[in-house]
Amino acid sequence: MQLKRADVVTGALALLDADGLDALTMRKLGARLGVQAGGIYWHFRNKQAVLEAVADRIVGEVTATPFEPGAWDAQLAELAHRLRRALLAHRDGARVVAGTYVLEPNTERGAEAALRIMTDAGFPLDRAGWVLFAVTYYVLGHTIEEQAQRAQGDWEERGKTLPASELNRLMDEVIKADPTERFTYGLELILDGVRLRLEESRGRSTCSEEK
Amino acid sequence: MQLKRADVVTGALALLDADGLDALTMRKLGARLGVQAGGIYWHFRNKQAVLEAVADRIVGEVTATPFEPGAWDAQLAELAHRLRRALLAHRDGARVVAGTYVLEPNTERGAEAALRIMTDAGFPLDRAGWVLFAVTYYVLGHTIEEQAQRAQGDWEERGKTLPASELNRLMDEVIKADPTERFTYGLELILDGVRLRLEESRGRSTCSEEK
DNA sequence: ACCTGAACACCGTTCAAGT
DNA sequence: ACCTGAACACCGTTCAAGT
Repeated sequence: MQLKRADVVTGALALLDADGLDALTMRKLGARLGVQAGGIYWHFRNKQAVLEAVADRIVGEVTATPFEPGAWDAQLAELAHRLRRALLAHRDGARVVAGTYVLEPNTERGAEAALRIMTDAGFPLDRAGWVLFAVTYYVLGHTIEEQAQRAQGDWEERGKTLPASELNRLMDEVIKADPTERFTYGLELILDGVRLRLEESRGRSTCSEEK
Repeated sequence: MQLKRADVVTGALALLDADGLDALTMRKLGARLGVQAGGIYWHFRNKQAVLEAVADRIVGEVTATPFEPGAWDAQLAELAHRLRRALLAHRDGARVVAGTYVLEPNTERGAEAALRIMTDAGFPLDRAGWVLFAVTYYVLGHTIEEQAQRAQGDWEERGKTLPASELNRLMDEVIKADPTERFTYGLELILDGVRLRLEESRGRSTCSEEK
């Protein structure tokens, strides 16, 4: 059976889940695929290209199931939550996606879906792009942090040697908090801003006067 | 003259600015410092520790000059802009800081400054922490993107082979837009959300009725 | 067309030994 | 205390040569 591009991606994803991004080498990937490391270069230009394909596979989950029709802000929130879950589904998923400037098909599909949501709601295309960027950065940053388990261990270690400062107490609380709740809080901050601007552009006051 | 920790950080930062993060190796750093690569390990546990110290040096600019007294939202915006400028001041600055979970002194100072701004404004400590996380993620994500010049070149190349889609036109506009303006737009989205929550917690309506 | 085998030019890290 | 010299166990990538 001949090696196909899709097989390489599947193998790389399995290796990623098993050992993490730092242990994902072309040599180990070759071994898993029953091939010399050099052989992979017939299918992919270089390691970066493999990682881009892996990133696109991960992001593909976001558009795998269709979106329920509904209000634009609910849809945008759903999109953000899907992206976070897709990243969390694979070890170091957020780092892989953040590290590759993805122009692959699945990522394009996701971006276009998000833009349609915004423009359908009456947002001008360029502002919709800026909103999409802001939301994406937030999701990536938050999820990278969630997957960096170092955080917890390091902080606990440090907390013992440090004086009981305000920052210290806060970090304890932030780490103990439910990550999904924390994620949703920040996402809602952004969505509030978008709602405000959308209402302004519709020529309404920021007071909700309708009933 | 003996090698000090601070010299290693200065050398690493110079190497970073000259050649970028990917070319920053312990061997090249040693050469620049007039020392064998192994010698660095007497001062730092490993390469990661060097990068953490570099990250803290970069972030130190944020608290280098005192904050003007003023409204909390203006101060928080100032903090975010300072962080972005500090990251942009060095090649791959955002990637370095994002890649190191920093618990170094300058970063702690910055975090505590930000928390004080929020709690002085009447925000509960735990929510202040969540807001700070959200803002930090946004700044890091946006600035990583700004520093990935790949974006521009790659997209222009791709744009020629792709059909003239809506996404295509948008990306052109987003790339051409002033980065500072784009950054400020997303930041204001978040700040709007924070303002809303602060007003609610003060028991006022979202309508500004004073005046 | 697709992959092997072997090489090239590197890495980070360790550690005896020097001073 | 501070650093050298040399080694160890790796890397990503290339490319003639095989099938």
